[in-house]
Amino acid sequence: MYIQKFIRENIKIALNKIFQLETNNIELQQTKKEFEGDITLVVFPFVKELKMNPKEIAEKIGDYLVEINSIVSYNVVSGFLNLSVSDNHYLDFFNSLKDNSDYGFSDTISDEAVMVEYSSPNTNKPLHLGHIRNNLLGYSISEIYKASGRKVYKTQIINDRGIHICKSMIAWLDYGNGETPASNNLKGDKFVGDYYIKFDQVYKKEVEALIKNGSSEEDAKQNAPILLRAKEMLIKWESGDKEVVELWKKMNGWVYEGFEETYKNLGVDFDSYYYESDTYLLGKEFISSGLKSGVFYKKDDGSVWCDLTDDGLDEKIVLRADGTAVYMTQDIGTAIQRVKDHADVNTMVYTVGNEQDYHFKVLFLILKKLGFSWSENLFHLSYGMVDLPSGKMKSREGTVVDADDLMKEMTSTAKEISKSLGKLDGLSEDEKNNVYKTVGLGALKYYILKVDPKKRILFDPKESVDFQGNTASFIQYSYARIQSILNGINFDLSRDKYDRKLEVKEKDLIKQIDLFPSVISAAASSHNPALVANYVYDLVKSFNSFYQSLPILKSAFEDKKTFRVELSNLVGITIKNALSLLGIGVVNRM
RNA sequence: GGUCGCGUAGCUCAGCUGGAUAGAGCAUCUGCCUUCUAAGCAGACGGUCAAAGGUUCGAAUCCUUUCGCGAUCACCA
Repeated sequence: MYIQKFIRENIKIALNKIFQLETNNIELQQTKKEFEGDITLVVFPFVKELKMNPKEIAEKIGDYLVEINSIVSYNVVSGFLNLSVSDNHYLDFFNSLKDNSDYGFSDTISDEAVMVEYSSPNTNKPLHLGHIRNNLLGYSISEIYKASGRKVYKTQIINDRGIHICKSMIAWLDYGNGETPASNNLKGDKFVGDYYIKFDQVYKKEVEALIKNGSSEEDAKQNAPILLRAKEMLIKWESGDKEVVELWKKMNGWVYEGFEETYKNLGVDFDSYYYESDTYLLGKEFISSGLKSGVFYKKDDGSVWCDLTDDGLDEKIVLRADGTAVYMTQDIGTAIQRVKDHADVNTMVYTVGNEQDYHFKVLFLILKKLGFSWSENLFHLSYGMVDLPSGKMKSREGTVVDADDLMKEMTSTAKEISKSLGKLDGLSEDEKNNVYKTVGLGALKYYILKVDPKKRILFDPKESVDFQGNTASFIQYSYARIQSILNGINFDLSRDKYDRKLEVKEKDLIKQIDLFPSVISAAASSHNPALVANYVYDLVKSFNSFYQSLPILKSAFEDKKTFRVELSNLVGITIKNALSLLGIGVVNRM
């Protein structure tokens, strides 16, 4: 059993037996270095209730714990009870999991599944740095949920309808000359994105020309011929015009192929896809049933609204006067559709930028008003923007950092550094390339995931991403070193050599390992992968410090060698598993 | 203007449901490669936790106000 958990439960029993106190409010922390002990109980919270002085309470609990033999000794400093855990206890814990390569991952899986939505791109622009943050967060929180024992479905919503799609189609018809991504040797999303840009250029020229000929600016913007044609095309699309729909399918197909390639490179995947073009009709159905049940009301012009003023929010439109769907309509439909498709889903997580905080607040509230039981378990995994030193990313100004380019750049940076260090000599080209990619992408992923999602990130592409300090490559490097310890030493596995004193750094390591499962559940419940990232970094720091202080591995302390090698192995397992929750791989050599 | 989020070392960030003298990395400086990985280790320097009040045994953390930055307040998605 986990050490902290064990202590906590015994303290609970002690409180009950000695003071007849029932409480779950037991605060444990690592004992600070300045004091003697391993784990500290803060007794202040009990003082008020028991009306005794802290010291007395602490001593009684301490005496009890020593008696039952899990604690060797204790000391009390003001309201803090510092407990020294017995070596045997550490060793029991260590032995119970030292060979468990799934350490940290829950071995039971709950019946209640969680659906995580992420990515959700527009189909007219390639993925950029902002999507990378989104993808990494969504993927990572999915893995963390799995590790905490939940079944997970990864999904996305694809924004495949609307005027913006028609813009690239028009531009392709006018200027495409029948070219395809294949004929141009371009990724499909880039290819289509270029036509979206082309549209904008032509549109701007037309607007200028109209203004020269005497139109007002507003008129010109509304009536540029190419825009009128796009609008016309949208109407045709909505009425199911065969030719338009064919073209729409063809161009979207190109884009999806391009996206798929990017996802594959990034290492993220999906179990299902939802398309707005499929779900907005279901949304409309529920608008009309909600209208009957009084959740919504109709204004004179025919538009449908939801009054949320009693909940401190505004009135929100859910259907246009002309009866067409808005964003909210689609999202209502999509949510309902998802639960219909997956009976075991009772939790949904939406990975979407924080500029949509209000939207999701409203969405969740409306779903609650519509009476869906699962509406209680909806979470918006909201994250801050990724800013560049030059300011906001703006596609028009060309300040967008393209996802594919960035990944390539990271890989080649890793390659340069590796080459200059010369550590990969002797590996095949394939093996080397694998290392470059794992390290380069790892650096990118870790850099983004280690910060609290709700904070904005300032990303400087010029300085690129560091490979020193609190970075993935530092962690991966330590993992690789562990592998070389394991390969370099023939150790025997006999178990009878543990009867001795554990040293401080060994205990620190075991204590850190002990925390892993609770870090996972904390990360899952707070939807924050950064907890895992910072945890594994701390673990690695402890390990490096331990490792560095070991001439021992090679030395005459034969009885300690086995244990230390095994401990290194367990640290390696923990690092690998923690990194896998972040979508970051490891290599055996770097 | 209303609402929401953020503000911690020169820079980038940790700090779990309030707990002991607020922690890391980068940068700067000092040591450590004849010992299986120096992408490393050990140390020094660096703080009015934006500001002020409040709650209590105890506040970076909770409450109020102020300031700064950002987002959002569309029959766009």
